[in-house]
Amino acid sequence: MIQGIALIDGNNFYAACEQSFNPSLANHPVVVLSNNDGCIIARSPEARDLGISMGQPYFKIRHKLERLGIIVRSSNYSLYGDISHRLMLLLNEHCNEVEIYSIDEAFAQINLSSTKDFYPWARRLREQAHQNLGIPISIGIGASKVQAKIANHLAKTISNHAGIFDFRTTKDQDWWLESIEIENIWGIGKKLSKWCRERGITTALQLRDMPSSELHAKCGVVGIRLQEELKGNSCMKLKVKPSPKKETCVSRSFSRPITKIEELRQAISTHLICAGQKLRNQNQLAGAITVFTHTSPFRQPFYSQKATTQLETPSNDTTVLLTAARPLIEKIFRPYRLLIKAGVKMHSLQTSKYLQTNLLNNEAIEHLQRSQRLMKTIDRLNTRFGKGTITWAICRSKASWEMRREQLSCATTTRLEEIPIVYS
DNA sequence: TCTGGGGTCCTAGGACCC
DNA sequence: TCTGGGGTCCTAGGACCC
Repeated sequence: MIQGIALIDGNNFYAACEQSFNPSLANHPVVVLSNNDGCIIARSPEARDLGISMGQPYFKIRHKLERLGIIVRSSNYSLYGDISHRLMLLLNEHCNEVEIYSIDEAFAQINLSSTKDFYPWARRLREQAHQNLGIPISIGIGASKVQAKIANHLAKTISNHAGIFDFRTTKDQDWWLESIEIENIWGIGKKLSKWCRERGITTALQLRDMPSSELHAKCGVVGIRLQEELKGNSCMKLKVKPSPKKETCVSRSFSRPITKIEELRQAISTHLICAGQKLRNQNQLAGAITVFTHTSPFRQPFYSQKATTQLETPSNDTTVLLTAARPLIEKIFRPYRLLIKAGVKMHSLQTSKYLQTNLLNNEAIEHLQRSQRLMKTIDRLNTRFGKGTITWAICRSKASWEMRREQLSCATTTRLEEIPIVYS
């Protein structure tokens, strides 16, 4: 049995999703904006070739985009999530084990019995993704996750490799490692790459061969693991079964700064309602809630405040969450502050499968069961008829601070009313 | 005017215990 | 001058990821 670890991802995933479901965008420069139409988070190769880089604030380059005829889209996570799900199903058919790492990325264990050559397998998978989903993917293969990541990077950057790179079988691994800049290594961020460069470590090869004691002193076991993985000694296991979340957060920037407590109340309540549904989908209860808000970090004076409360009994009942959070909102609010963002964080999460009811009396148990039925019904109605069909009175009016999504594409694959109609 | 959102892991340090 | 030793648990903060 010949084994390898693959890192498979969608190229420029969000932009590719937009292009896949709107043929008129094919081969056109497209960019996708973050929530609130804040900054660029994805761009098609055509947009990249026009000099548009990631992370740029939209308001700063709006005119440039218009001038260059670049098509702009607000992020449409229901569309991307659905296409991601289909991609992962395809990977499951082609791989022995799959770890979903992010919306557009997965690690996979590949075991082939008959051949050392993984390229035919990878080419087939690429073709299928393109044919079934219209999404270009890149495949990197290595003996460890870090090697697979590096191989994936090479698959994208070496033009004659057609999106596939097998690091295990390549001749002269050292030569390829030397071509990888320190910043492009998975696990080396801004701080660590600066630290490395100050010591003359500028490539993946140098990182692999530097004294491990030095690395350990700086970044502990994380650094040692990274170095071992670079050598091809796999020490990061594939996480096939997703582990339960330790915390869940819902937050949004406002489309304009807010200063009134009623607005903050409505915003935080909206996020809590969303968080409650998330918890129920995850079969989890929250033991504690934190609410937070802050002003723009780009403006002085900066104001930021948070407040936390423990729940008497862990819960995922939206009414309980709203009641518990209400006094916290008063605590974090200050008048005359231009608040640009607010959110909620649910922590001390635990499974809802074994809700401890033995300490409660009959009346309390009955109340609990009633509220669970109510939540289930609300979730079902909202899933079937659209988000917000049933909600709490505090969200009844459309808020003027709701996030901007001015260039939103349709929910092509997830809402019946928005399925494209093709005339022949 | 305008700058995203949601996570994980690890470590250091404090509180507390015997 | 001089003040034990060893452990657990929790939290905050740093660093990283997409």
